Amino acid sequence: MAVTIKDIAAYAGVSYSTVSRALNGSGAVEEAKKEKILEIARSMGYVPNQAAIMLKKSKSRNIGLCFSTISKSTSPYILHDVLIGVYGVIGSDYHIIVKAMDMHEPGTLNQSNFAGLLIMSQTDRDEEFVEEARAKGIPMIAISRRIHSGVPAVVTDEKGGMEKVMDYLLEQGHRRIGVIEGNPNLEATMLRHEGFWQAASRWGLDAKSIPIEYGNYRYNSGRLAAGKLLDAHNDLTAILCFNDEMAMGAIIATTERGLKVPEDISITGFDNLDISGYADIRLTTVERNSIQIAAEGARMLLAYMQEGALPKDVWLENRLVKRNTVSNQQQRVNR
Amino acid sequence: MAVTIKDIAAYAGVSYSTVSRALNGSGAVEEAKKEKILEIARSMGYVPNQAAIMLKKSKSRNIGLCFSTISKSTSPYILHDVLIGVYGVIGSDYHIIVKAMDMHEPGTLNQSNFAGLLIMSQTDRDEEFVEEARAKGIPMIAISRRIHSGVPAVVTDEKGGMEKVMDYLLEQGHRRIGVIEGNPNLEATMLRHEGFWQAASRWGLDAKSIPIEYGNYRYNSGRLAAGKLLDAHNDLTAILCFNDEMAMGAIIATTERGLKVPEDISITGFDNLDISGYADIRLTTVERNSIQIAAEGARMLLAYMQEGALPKDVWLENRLVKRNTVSNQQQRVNR
DNA sequence: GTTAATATTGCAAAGGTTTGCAAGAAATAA
DNA sequence: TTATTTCTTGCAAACCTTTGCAATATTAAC
Repeated sequence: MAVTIKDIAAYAGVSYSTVSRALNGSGAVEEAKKEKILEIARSMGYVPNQAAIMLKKSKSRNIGLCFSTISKSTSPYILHDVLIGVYGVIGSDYHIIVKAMDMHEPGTLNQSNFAGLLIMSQTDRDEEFVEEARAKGIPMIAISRRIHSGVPAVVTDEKGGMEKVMDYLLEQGHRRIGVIEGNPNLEATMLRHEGFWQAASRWGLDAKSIPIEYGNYRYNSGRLAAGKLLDAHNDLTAILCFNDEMAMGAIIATTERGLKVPEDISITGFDNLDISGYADIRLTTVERNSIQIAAEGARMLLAYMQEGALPKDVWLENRLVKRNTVSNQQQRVNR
Repeated sequence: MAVTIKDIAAYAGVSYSTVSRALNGSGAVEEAKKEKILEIARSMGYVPNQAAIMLKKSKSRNIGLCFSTISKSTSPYILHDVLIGVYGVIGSDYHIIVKAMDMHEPGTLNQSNFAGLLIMSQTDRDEEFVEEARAKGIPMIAISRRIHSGVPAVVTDEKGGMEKVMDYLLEQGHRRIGVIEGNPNLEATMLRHEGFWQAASRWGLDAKSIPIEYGNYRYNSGRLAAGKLLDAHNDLTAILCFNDEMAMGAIIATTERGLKVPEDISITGFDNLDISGYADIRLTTVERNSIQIAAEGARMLLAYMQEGALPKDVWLENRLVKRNTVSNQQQRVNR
């Protein structure tokens, strides 16, 4: 049905090996003949059979972009940004296969299927998958968190970022600060926890004086958690949220109670989703550029696949983005 | 390197054809032997070489999920929902390759590479891609809009949906309604335009009395457009937006100007993103369930690929979701 | 026990490509 | 002209499966 190099060879009156060499410039082919073959291939609408190439070279042109899950518990923003970042680097050299690790059937991973994997892991349940990939020798890069000692990673300074934003709140005079953390078992949560706690203890805050609620990093959970905090502690002047989505929820919970942001309650986030900077309530947050992280990971993977040398971890700073959801306590009386 | 059926055959003392038959239950194999072969395969960690299977069967296990673009102009919400919908149906039977049609290199499409395509087209620039796929005989389903007479589609009642929400505004007594449309060249925009216009003329509204601004379906454009509308027409009581994202922007633009939603200005959306129902400002909108659309499309594609019969178009209703961003004009004086 | 029918198995080809090897052609050197 | 080197080219094997066909083993029927 489809045009093969044999068809081209027959038409051009050469052997198919010559066609193959002409097509991908591997061996030497007489210039004129090469031109002619390329022209014929084009006019016949030849498309290389990827399956055959993969079989022969035992190399695929697929890159797996692996998320812990595709369900509602992954943030649409992050997913989108990661795709943008990866695409920007990979272009059309490879196909990008979006995989949900929680749906993986153990034992079905194959080197001939994936030239490399980009792992966007959120949970330790992904370990089995990662282990399988490692056993099969598939090049892997972890983006967003370290997952395994042998897997190069792009990591951002979660701890330092959170420290910066907590410091900022404290510098602005806030002392009664509520915290909305994310899923406690995630590494990102633990690092961010360490970060805010480090700042807090440096400023001499007492653990008991910091009320903490837990969300799941999604909008609605932030709204509920903020509600609980505000209802239980009417002396709070600020709420530090472990990500932007929950911070958005917290803003709503605050205004729902007739309180103003930032006049009555200051709120901070983490991620700097683009939507966080749009509204009139422009979130003070920590920039964690998912596009950049993903792009960096893709670059590393490409290098890894092509040169074979294990890339070194990449460490990205997180920048504090000061906007208008944090008030200065020195300049006003307590509520 | 990797384990092949020959290795299994050698170990089990049978021919590799027998192993093949045992493995995928095609021919008859003595029960005891079959068990043994499966056991050996498992213990040796056998993974079928997809490339070889694809080559032999000239059938791939990849489904292309094709967006017009992956850049910032695709909505993260929709992208996410579509992925969820497709995954729910496809599971792990196929790999899902996310493709950006604007990055496609013409002539590189191949039946052996894609078992089928799900087309989420937003612009006519995708036509070249679709035409190539059609010429190559790759099964395709269009989701979200009709793209080609020969391509079965899952379409929702854009026009009817917009008619419903415009009707609702008019029933509530609004007569000075501003409109924020999306990119004028998109089919969805035209259909939605027809819908609101049909309702408007049925109620005897004059074209000149309806100010229209154009956004690009993203948040920020809605904010800007609403700003223009409000600044230029201080008698507006409602703004009808062509999607939820722009409606969110419009809400912000409204509150930025010290106006309240819905007391001063009513606002409606289209899409019913899950985030639209979370805040205290819960958007009145039209439900357009992307998860459902994508799932339906995936089901059709599967049927198409397996049975070969061209599926019929699927038509989904769009439901008006009344929430709290529309006020009743009869109950209050004009602003 | 013989024949016929059926169940099980192996052989070999095929699918489209790449590539080592050897042969042939052309160019250079003597 | 002949010997040597360098380009070009074709042959054939290999990558791993699936599957039609023929061969063999097993069972059933008489």
